[in-house]
Amino acid sequence: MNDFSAAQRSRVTMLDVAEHAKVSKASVSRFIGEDRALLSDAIAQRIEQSIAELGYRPNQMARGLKRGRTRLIGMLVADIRNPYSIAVMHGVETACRQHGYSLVVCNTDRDDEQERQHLALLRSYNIEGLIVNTLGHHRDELHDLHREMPLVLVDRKVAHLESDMVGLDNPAAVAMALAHLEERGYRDVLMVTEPFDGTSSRIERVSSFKAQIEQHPVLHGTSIETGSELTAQLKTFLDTPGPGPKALFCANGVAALASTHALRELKCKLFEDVGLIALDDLDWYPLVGSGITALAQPTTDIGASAFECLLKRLRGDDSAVRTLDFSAQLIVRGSTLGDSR
Amino acid sequence: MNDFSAAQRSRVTMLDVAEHAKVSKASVSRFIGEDRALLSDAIAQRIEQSIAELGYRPNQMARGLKRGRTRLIGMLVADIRNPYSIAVMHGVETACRQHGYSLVVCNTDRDDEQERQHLALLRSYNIEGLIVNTLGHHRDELHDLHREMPLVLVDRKVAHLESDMVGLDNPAAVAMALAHLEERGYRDVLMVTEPFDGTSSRIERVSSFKAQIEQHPVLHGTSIETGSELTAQLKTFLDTPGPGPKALFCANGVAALASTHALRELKCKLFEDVGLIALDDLDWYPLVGSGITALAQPTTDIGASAFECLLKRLRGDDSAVRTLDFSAQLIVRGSTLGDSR
DNA sequence: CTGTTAGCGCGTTCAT
DNA sequence: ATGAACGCGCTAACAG
Repeated sequence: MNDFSAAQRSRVTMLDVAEHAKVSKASVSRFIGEDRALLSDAIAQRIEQSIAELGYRPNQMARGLKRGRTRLIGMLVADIRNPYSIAVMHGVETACRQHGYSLVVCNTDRDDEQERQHLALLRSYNIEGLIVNTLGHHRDELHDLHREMPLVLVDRKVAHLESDMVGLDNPAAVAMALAHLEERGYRDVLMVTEPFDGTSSRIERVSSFKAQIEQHPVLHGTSIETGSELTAQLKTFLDTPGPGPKALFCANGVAALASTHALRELKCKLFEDVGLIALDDLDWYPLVGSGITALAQPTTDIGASAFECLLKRLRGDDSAVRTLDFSAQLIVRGSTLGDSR
Repeated sequence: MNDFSAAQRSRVTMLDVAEHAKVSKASVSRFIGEDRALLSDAIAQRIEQSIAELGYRPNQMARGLKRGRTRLIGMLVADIRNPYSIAVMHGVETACRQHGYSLVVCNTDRDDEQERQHLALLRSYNIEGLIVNTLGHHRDELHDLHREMPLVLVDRKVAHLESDMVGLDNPAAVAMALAHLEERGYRDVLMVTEPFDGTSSRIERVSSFKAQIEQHPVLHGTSIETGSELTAQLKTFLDTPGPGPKALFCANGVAALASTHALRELKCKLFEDVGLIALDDLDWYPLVGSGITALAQPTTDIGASAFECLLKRLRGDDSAVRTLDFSAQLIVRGSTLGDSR
């Protein structure tokens, strides 16, 4: 009854339709594909009828094999549990579907070996394009793949890989954050970032921070990484006298989560003892303390743009590689009331 | 240079390897597949060498076409931005990879039409099995699909669909929640759930709640749905005198988010004015007010089990359909300090 | 407009 | 133990 292990699933094929409609396979193929216009109404109708009656569905595997076009896009994600990645992925998937593509998502769990396996896998399924949101080690494999198909980097650069990129305008986002903090009267800013593992956006944010702090004479700035020492480091920061009111600047949602945790451990009053502004805008930001001020990323647009980059290349666009930088949007909440409190 | 639009990507094929190793395609095929044992060491080595030199990767499309086995599992997700779905999906994906399968994820955004499209799509790609975490309307299509391949339902039942199911033991979870609330001195419980859209787990939780409240003479219980009226309804609940201390019981993470939002709008002190226990355990629960008490679901296990159900069926298991109910785990935080406060 | 033919890359009988 | 030949389901020439 239930023998799914049998290799041959007996599905209705193009030949079945052709015979049922008393036409050739070619005609059915034409009906399925782009050249339906070439068919006489009489035949077209017979085919349509047969397809409906038999419940025929073209086999994409076979189509892909023949045409070299699978309508499949691959996406390599470093951490599928990161809300940012999910949001971007959602944008990508929506754009894909709108253009008749499907998305194969591969989560690497930040593991290089898994990245390698997934790359091989995606290749073996003849995907037409690749969206990369991982560290992009395995330079060679990526290069090889990039010879065969278009590739776009999301939220990170990969050295020596000439491809389109889409992400956030990090210097501008940092500038927005610092301007806001300064305006609200904060003077001593600590940037909290996840550890440097090579993620370019992380590096960009911290280096922008350091560079811009130099330009803001009234601001004092330092930076630390999340980890087991975080609570202790925050304590040091809070206990050390500085030039004025203190605030944290979390470089992404994960850092914001960790920092808030640590502040609670230190029994800080959120956010009277210390201000906080965080990149990304997660749904729980409004719920913590007096609410966390955010720099929201336009994740849907970022995802959609990533796909559109691929699509352009697939359609033959051969122009120079582009970098798309989106702007963050400031959403003020209670965590940066500062002086005006 | 960059002509990705060309249909034929010139990849190295089995024939290339065969010629390079001066053997027949059949031998290469045997080397790739299960019957490597049938090859002489000499030939096996020549083939291995050639494969490495040429960087050959078997084409999964072609393999799937021939054998009817694509090593692809499909997963239909109602809402990819729901943390529960993500967590389960992560469990599924991990299990898939461990067994050489890949996962094609289709997000329906709670839209029936998208569910239909995705079903057709997955079918056209010859997936071997399907994991369903949507409303499962389109009964007919699901039935058709279920004739062709094994299918497992996650966190929801679908009427008249005889298939394996894996999810939470909802009555037991509700019992844990009520026992905990009673023990902590709460007497007036309001269950908050997302609107009834047919999701069976939602219905189960509420009906279990109502049934069990009857058995707890000391507890008073009512239930409401999230929506634009939520804040007003909560206010009514809080303002109406009851048999004793009040607490909310949120049926999942989304309801917890909405409820906490509403409580803040009402200027409630979290959680002195009202207790709160929520199903699911999201990473921000500890950060809100005094921390939200949770009933965590073993999402990784649920995902892995879902895949293993499929695998068993794929391997020919023809026994009666099973229902796997996992147990929730109580994680006590500040939101249910109750009397002991 | 329509049918015939020849593969796409691979697995699987058959022989040998 | 190995190779030749056929076909999976479909598209793309080429004829007619």
